[in-house]
Amino acid sequence: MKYLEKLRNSGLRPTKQRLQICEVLFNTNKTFHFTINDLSEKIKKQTSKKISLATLYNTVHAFEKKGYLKQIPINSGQAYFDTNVTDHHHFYDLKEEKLIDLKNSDVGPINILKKINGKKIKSVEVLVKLED
Amino acid sequence: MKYLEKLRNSGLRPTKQRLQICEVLFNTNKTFHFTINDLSEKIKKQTSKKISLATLYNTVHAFEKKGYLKQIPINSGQAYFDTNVTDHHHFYDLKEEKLIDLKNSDVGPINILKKINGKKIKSVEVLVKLED
DNA sequence: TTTTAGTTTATAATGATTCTAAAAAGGTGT
DNA sequence: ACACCTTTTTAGAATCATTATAAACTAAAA
Ligand SMILES: [Mn+2]
Ligand SMILES: [Mn+2]
Ligand SMILES: [Zn+2]
Ligand SMILES: [Zn+2]
Repeated sequence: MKYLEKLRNSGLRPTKQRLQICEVLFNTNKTFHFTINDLSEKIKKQTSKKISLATLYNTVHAFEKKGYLKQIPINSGQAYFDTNVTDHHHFYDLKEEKLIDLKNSDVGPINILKKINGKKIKSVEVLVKLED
Repeated sequence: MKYLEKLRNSGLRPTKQRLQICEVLFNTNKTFHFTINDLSEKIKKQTSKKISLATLYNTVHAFEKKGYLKQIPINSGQAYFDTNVTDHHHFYDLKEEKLIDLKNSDVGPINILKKINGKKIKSVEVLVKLED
């Protein structure tokens, strides 16, 4: 299997549920943004076996910790996740409540000049809110 | 009173509660970041009269709509608000769960080159996550 | 196969936020 | 001051996303 090895190498047991979730999230050349609820709907469509919500949360968080997913900072009722884990920025369409990727070349380099003692930068993310 | 006129001009009735909230939020030359819970605690300390949680939510949202407050996009359990409504960016200290203002000169100009048909840019916000 | 630790699951619990509907208060006109 | 109307406040309930619980299950190790 395609993801069996990946999971094993990450110290995650390749369970049926995790493999199924990998299929939904990673078996495409396009990356995308999703909420837990989106993921739940996708899985319902693609398979007959249910995966519990708890497992979806557990797995998404496990994948996030391993760096296979990242969460996008946004203020919305739900958490938004991204299968594109490279450094990149986002438009957020306020009406549609949809995220749109920005290429780094669409934003240009960002240089943070201020330093905080004893802290290091983990990420630099730009969110561009869009209205009509 | 200091805020009476401001509220009236905004079409908001200057109630005791709103005036009290204005005191806590705006009667200082420093701006700051807060959650609804932070605000609730501050009010408990500064006065004997309680303001209900519902009123805090209502008022903060009313002030946000009028442009006296803004919400910072972040993924945390609570919503973070900012009394600094000028365009600026933030550090987010993941361990302390605290926001720190960045001056625009600490980030430099950001030019969004991509355009989305029929949409206009409402805000451009940079979030720099900090870890130890 | 037995054992062990990791995983899934239904369900309950939590916590932030929003809703409800009744009481209170502000504003206006008399 | 009073009556009238509208906005606001409030306690409490409801909602909704997320997390915790703890028992059943399963993958991997011994
Ligand atoms: Mn998470
Ligand atoms: Mn809001
Ligand atoms: Zn993205
Ligand atoms: Zn700020």
